[in-house]
Amino acid sequence: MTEVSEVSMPGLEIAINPKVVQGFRALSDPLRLEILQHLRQQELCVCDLCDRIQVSQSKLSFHLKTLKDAELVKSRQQGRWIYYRLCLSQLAVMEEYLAEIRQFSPRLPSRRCGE
Amino acid sequence: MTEVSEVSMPGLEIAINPKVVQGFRALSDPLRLEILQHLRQQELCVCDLCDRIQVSQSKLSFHLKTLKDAELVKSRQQGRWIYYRLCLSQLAVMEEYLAEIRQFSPRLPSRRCGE
DNA sequence: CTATTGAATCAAGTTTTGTTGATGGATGCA
DNA sequence: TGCATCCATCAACAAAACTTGATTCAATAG
Repeated sequence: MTEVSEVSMPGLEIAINPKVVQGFRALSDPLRLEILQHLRQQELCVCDLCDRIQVSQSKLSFHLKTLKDAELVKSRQQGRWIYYRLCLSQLAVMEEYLAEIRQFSPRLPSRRCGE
Repeated sequence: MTEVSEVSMPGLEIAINPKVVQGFRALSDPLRLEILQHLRQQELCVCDLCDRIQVSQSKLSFHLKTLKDAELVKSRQQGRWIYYRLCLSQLAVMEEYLAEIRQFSPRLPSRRCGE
């Protein structure tokens, strides 16, 4: 699961990390972003989220699984309830990936094609 | 295109911006991330990208369109060539969105369900 | 032990995305 | 003008993601 492919560049090797791809995929749905927004404040169980976001339990479970597989949220069980919370560290990883793309962009003089 | 829905939270209104969703979607593919990585260094035309990433022109155009629609890249024409470059400002917007999710996460005491 | 409740999972169908090869428009060169 | 090149787009197919309702499982309350 730690497989990482590299883009070969002179002096600038960049990893295309599958976990990051999976993370962006998980972030690319309005309902899932809404879930994350609700979890910013506090842990919530599925039935709480069902109430707040107006959506079926089955649908919610599907999207929570997507988020959990991407490690953007974690869960714990307490009695019959499963509480979900943000996983801040993985959110930071995603953020750093974006920062990295911007950061080393040196805006070289345009490449002139075909000469 | 500026439609924005809001998640109602006491004192913490958060926008679910369609452009951000589209951005994350565009970022959720290994080939597209590879394209972005190549563009970090300099503008490139499609034929350059075809050479560097070993992929068909048609496929590349498809993914470039996805990135362009999400405003993660821009393009300009020069003669027969179309040069693509990163759009740093939109990358910054994406990054800030992630920062925002983390930032105001106050880690309140767990909510106790059903009482 | 039985019934109830919270949540995951499954199967079937729908929608969205991605791939491939072919076509066509635009630009510039001879 | 005629031809080659760069690239976008299209149509047809394949694959992945999402939705819905039903079922199952685990935990607890009675």
